[in-house]
Amino acid sequence: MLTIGKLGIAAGVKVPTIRYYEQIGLLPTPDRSAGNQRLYNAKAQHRLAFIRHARDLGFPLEAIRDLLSLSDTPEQYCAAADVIATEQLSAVKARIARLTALQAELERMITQCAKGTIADCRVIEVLSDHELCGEGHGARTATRCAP
Amino acid sequence: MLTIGKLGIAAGVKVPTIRYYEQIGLLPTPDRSAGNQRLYNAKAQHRLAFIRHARDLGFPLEAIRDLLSLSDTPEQYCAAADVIATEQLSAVKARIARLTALQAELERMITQCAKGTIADCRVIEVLSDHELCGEGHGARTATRCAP
DNA sequence: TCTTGAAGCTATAGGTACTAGAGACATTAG
DNA sequence: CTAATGTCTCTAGTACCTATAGCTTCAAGA
Ligand SMILES: [Zn+2]
Ligand SMILES: [Zn+2]
Ligand SMILES: [Zn+2]
Ligand SMILES: [Zn+2]
Repeated sequence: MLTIGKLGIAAGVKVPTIRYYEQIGLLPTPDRSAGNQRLYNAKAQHRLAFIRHARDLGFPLEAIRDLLSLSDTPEQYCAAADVIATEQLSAVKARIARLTALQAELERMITQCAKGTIADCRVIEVLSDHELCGEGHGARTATRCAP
Repeated sequence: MLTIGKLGIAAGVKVPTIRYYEQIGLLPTPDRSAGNQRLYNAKAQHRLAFIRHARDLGFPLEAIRDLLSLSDTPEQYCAAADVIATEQLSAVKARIARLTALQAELERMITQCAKGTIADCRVIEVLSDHELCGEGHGARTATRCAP
């Protein structure tokens, strides 16, 4: 049986985070020592490691909640788990696409700056007027004002 | 002079967001009509468009605050603005790198799944044990438990 | 002119995933 | 035994909004 601090070290999770996971019901309420301190068994350690790993892979806590309940029913088909992972992959891909567009815009504005005064700074200029952007990132509507 | 709704449409920003920006001091307090409704001039519209565009490029609000105050002093050197943009570029690059690693891991675990039961699902298996991952994403500490 | 519906007002609370701090109790090493 | 560290509960804060409730104001049609 581990105290919360040891468990945190073992799983690479900070102590308040463990208590938070317990609070939101992601970890079951553990046994307590005579002095009211939390004591964790190997099962809890596995569960926390699972959560931690899924968080490292970017899964949101709600998805992790679903994955955990799936992993508690090993005889079921795994399609639901694969759906969650596939959705996460889509989300990651979408974020990469968006960030790559942003990267291009940022690089362009930075390299075009002549390093003079604010009045001539290409960074400020482009931020003031999306028309100066390449077609990369999606401003949901026009940010250009009437001249 | 525009009401808040028209301004929101013109700049592509939702009405509560405009009020929020005012609340945190990113937009100045506008004039009010006789009936206490906010009225915006072209200057405010430009400022909001600037904020919106910078948000679209992923700048955090604090960085935008700095960029706005820089753009109000056009005779200064633009080095500070370029630093902010360069930092943002670095942040974007770092996120892309991390997400790309996650993408690889997710793709691997999904394609390796045999579409059977949870007990054999590669997705659940890999989440349970970071050792099954490629060296891609960084788990900050071991998530593997003693057997 | 009256009415109705949309738009605006304030204030508060919620969402995500934690993190930090205060003040009190428990455990452990020397 | 004492001092240092660990743990307890509770609250509040981070970033960036979004949603709701209950009210007032405005613009247009009958
Ligand atoms: Zn510049
Ligand atoms: Zn743009
Ligand atoms: Zn599977
Ligand atoms: Zn891993």
